[in-house]
Amino acid sequence: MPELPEVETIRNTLKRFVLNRTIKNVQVYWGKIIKNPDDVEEFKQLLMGQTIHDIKRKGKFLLFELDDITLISHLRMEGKYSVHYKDEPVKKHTHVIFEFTTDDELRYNDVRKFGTMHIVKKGEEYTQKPLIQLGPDPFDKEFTLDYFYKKLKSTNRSIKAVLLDQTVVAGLGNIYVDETLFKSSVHPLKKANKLTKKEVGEIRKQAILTLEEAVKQGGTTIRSYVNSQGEMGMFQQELSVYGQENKECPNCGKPITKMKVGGRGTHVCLNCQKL
DNA sequence: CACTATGTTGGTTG
DNA sequence: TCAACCAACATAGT
Repeated sequence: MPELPEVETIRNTLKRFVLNRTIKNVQVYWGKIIKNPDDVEEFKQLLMGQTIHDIKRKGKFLLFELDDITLISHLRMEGKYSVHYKDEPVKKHTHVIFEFTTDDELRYNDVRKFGTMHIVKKGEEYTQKPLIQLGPDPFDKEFTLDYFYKKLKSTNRSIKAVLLDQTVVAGLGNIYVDETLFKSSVHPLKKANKLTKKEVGEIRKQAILTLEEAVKQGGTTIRSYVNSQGEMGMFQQELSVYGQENKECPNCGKPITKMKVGGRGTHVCLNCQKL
């Protein structure tokens, strides 16, 4: 499901409900979501008594900052967080519940069970899995044009594959890569090391602009994404190519083509994005 | 009913 | 080094 704008929206909506809440107990109904520690009982023990002081985000990861540990959560395709009173019925596909000392609790719901949770010691977030290899967030200072250009120069993979590579830049997924490449007038199969510095600058700029606008709109709801208050995003109304197969290109009016690139559905205007 | 696709990513293979 | 394929899993669409 979510890419950077959706995760950021979840972070913002969730913060209103869980900051300063203390975890009294944890229920885990699908243990495979817990990756570290590998023992689910240990996972629960580490969390009990901890207070949520802040929620941060890097790329598509949420970081729940607790007293002396950080819970790092990835939603993969369908993960969702929401806060409920304890007497509200638990929905199907709810796999982890963080009970607070108050009368409410944080629930993690994930239809496809692909999501992951890691606990790491405070201060060691970036020196081990799952964040150790993660590239800069597009909104971070380190995501400079120099950095990005050097990275692209060093590989002859397709630009789409590189933009999806979270070790290069963290947060873009299938929707926003297609949108970014369209707005930059770059074909997704173009080799990264064949791009001019000007083109790389345009891709970087359009990526940041697109993500910023999508955050403003509360993300993109194609199928199932909703924020932590159950609200849909609005950015789907702004999509130029993603999901627009056979519709008119907003630039030139020619039909949008859907193709496969690196196994992913890929949307392009072949008139505006030449190889 | 069979088959495909889905907002992700990690592992294997050639 | 990289593309291709598969795996994890459930559901919706054709």
